[in-house]
Amino acid sequence: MTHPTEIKEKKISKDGYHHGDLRAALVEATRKLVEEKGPDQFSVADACRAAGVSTAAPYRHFPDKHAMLVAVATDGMSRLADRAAAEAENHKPGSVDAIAAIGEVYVRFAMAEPAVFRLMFGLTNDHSEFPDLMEAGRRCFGVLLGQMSVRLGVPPDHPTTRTRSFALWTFVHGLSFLLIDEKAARMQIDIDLPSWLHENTRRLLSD
Amino acid sequence: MTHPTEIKEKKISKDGYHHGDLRAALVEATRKLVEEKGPDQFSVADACRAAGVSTAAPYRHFPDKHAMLVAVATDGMSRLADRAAAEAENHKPGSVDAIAAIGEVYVRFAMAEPAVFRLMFGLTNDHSEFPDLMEAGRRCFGVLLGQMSVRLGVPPDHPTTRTRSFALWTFVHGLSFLLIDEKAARMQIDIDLPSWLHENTRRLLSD
DNA sequence: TAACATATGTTAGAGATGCTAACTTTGACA
DNA sequence: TGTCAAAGTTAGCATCTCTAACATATGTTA
Repeated sequence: MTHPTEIKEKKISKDGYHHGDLRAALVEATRKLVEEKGPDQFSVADACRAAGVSTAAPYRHFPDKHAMLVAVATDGMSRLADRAAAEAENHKPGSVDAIAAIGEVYVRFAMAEPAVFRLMFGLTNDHSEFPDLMEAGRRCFGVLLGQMSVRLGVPPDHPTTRTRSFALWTFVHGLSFLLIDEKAARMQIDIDLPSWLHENTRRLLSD
Repeated sequence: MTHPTEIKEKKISKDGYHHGDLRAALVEATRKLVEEKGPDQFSVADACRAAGVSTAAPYRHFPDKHAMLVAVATDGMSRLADRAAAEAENHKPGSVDAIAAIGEVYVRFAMAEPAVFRLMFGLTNDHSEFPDLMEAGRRCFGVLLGQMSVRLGVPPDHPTTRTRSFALWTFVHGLSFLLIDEKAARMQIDIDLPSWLHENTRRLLSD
């Protein structure tokens, strides 16, 4: 998953001593459980029960519980980057439409998988130990940088490109959290997501 | 073996068996520990050790661990509301300055107490059992609504006031999280907080 | 094909945790 | 002064993370 080229062909022997692909099964179980009960309520033991293995089995594949959560976060970040890049293809490069659409992908991901989204950003520890997660994050931001670069007519790594892109990220990031935490509903905010996003994207892109 | 002939030294009026104000001491210990080690690493047992009581003592004051964290979150939200309201007094009502300044209070709170800030928004979605936290949250948003109401010339509870205010909240909320999660630094974003906030506040307030 | 090496399972258990039950101490007040 | 409720205590259960020692499957090599 993290290194597709390393995946080897493995026989799936369902009823044997060995599982077949326990690592993938555990990541999937973790993802489901985290989404069902929240990151805080997740336990390795639950994931083991879901995968039908003993509670010691995961430690053949992950150093600890945290690494299991990081795997889920990394997978989520990678999928988000893919979707953002794909969505950008559907719009005029550098347009408000394109940038707003990328933002909408971001927000919709958060709403569809709130717990995974929280993991993607809420795992407070030092992520430098998890280069795959960092790389996926960079790929995400890179999609936005590319659009902004076209719009401003300066290179993607130019400070201005980064700063202006960061404002957009900031906006959709905050919106995502306020929506999944139900602050919008609780404060009686009623918005139509696409048009509201477009409107504020336009404002943030103005001079 | 445990008889009252034990050492009974100075202290306040109530010492020895009874603590005096254990609830407040536990909230303070919880706040410190959460800030030191992160909300995930916090344990009731740690708080007990910090307060010098047995591990069963907290349950005379809180139904469970979660309630201890909610108490810290509520206190934080209340302090944030106070600061925002105080800051608003220093600026022309409804001005970009006023609204940007309130936003800066928000972001600086997040940077000063990142773990408490995370608790304030990251705890369970079902806050209906915690009316104090909800009330403090409403008071926070109310400060912004008041400014926006003056600016737009419509009542604070008008849908337009709420929606336009929500955009500002969204922005500072996202900025807070990206800063405390060190995404800005990692993506090589270098901003001067006051001017950058002012700049984007102005954009979000434009037509 | 037999034997070994390695990867990947297992069981058993240590140590920590959240929380409850039952008991003890303290201070307030009739 | 005697009683009671509040707020401590100890003891202990169920559960969790993670480790150690052991067991089995798989693949390589003689």
